[in-house]
Amino acid sequence: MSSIQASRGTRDILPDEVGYWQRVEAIARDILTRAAYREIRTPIFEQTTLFERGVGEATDVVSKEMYTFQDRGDRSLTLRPEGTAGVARSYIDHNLSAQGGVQRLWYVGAMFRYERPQAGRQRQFHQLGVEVLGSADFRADAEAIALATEILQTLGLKDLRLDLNSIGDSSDRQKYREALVAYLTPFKEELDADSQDRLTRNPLRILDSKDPRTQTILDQAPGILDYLSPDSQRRFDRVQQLLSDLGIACNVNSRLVRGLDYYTHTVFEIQSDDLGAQATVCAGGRYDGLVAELGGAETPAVGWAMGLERLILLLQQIQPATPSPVDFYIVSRGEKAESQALTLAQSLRRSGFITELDLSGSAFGKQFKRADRSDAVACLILGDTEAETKTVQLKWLRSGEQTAIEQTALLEMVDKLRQQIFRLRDD
RNA sequence: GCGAGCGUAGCCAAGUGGUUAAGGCAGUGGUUUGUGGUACCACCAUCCGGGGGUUCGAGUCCCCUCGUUCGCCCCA
Repeated sequence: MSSIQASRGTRDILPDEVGYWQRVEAIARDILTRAAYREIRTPIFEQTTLFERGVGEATDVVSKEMYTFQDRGDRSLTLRPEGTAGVARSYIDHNLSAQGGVQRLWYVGAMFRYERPQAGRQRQFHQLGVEVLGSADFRADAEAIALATEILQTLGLKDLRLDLNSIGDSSDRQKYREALVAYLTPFKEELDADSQDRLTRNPLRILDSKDPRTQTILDQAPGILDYLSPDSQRRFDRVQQLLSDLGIACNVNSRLVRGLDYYTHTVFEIQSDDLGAQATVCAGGRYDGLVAELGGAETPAVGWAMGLERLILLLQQIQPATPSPVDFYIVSRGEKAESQALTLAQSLRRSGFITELDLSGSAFGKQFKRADRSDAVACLILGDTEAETKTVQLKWLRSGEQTAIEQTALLEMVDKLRQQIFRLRDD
């Protein structure tokens, strides 16, 4: 095709689909606002080193999926592959900890990863996330998870699984890593190729290998939960208890490890069976080391991110797209009438009515046809006769009932019209 | 980055080497230039994602390329 198309892995969100996005954002905003979380908007690109240090140089995201470029000032910049590092950077940059207490933040926006596109996986995609900075309280973990499930539930999503695990603190993990490597090394030849490679690079990630043989070997492997310090263990127990108190079902999955380096203690993942290979809708956990790693003060933190494309894929399976409603469709003909129609439209819009003005200038018959297709509740008709007398024909499109009314009178009965429209739209 | 499938109009889709590329929905115009939803009529792909090749002849076969889907990897 010679015409220009959207780039690989990017997608237009067209008007017919945008209702899903608005709904997700509205519900999330509402729930998070009531939990006293505040929105933060950080730049789409950051210095490359932020992600190298924050996300981890050895991770796949950083080592092979970043959109990195040199700007004209020869700086190395990167389109953000995730949201947490930028928020943490901003927190340090603006010394938000100086405002005291806990910072509860949320964000929504586009993220970029150079990956092979697939259903539920794009190169530009959108995440909605929360970050709670400055609290080590295990209630912060539970609250964050509860907000995620609340959003998903309010959207009407069911059949989601919450997996929970603790990967302890760095010393727990260090001990566990040694034990795991010690166990797996004798089996090295039997592991899948990727896992063999990870044995030296990132042994914990072998745990979520999908290779059946590797999984069989892992059946007898030591579990991370046996290596948690008493403190870490207590934290994990408390988080589980709090979730259970909130009525949130979860299953402990000791093989759950996350792909980004900054996680500590609590990690979790919410998955759906209705998404194919990209099953994770929401994931996150605690990241007590990140802020210090980026040069800030020691700051405990917890957060998560949701993949909005995946969320909307699920929504589309359970509910039809919502058509955009129209209250009044205005048809007009003749110079005077046409200008009065515009004035009338403006007034009705100020009164809160969704008002579509036919701009085609075509015959009344055509305009009515479009009025009908717009699915408007009522039609307002202005021709030469109405223009002369400052009246308008009000036609209820469902019943066909039509009355003449003065334009000023119409604008004075907005409350009555609102009720009438509300009633008719419900049918 | 690897493996496999697919790609015909805005959407769905027939077409399995041979004259002008079915059909449906949507759209546009008309019957009906002051009254819609029904009905009827007409129009709506010089072209089959793009490029090259085989052939007397290609949407149909081959190669390359782009996009997409599914899986691996990875992740939201």
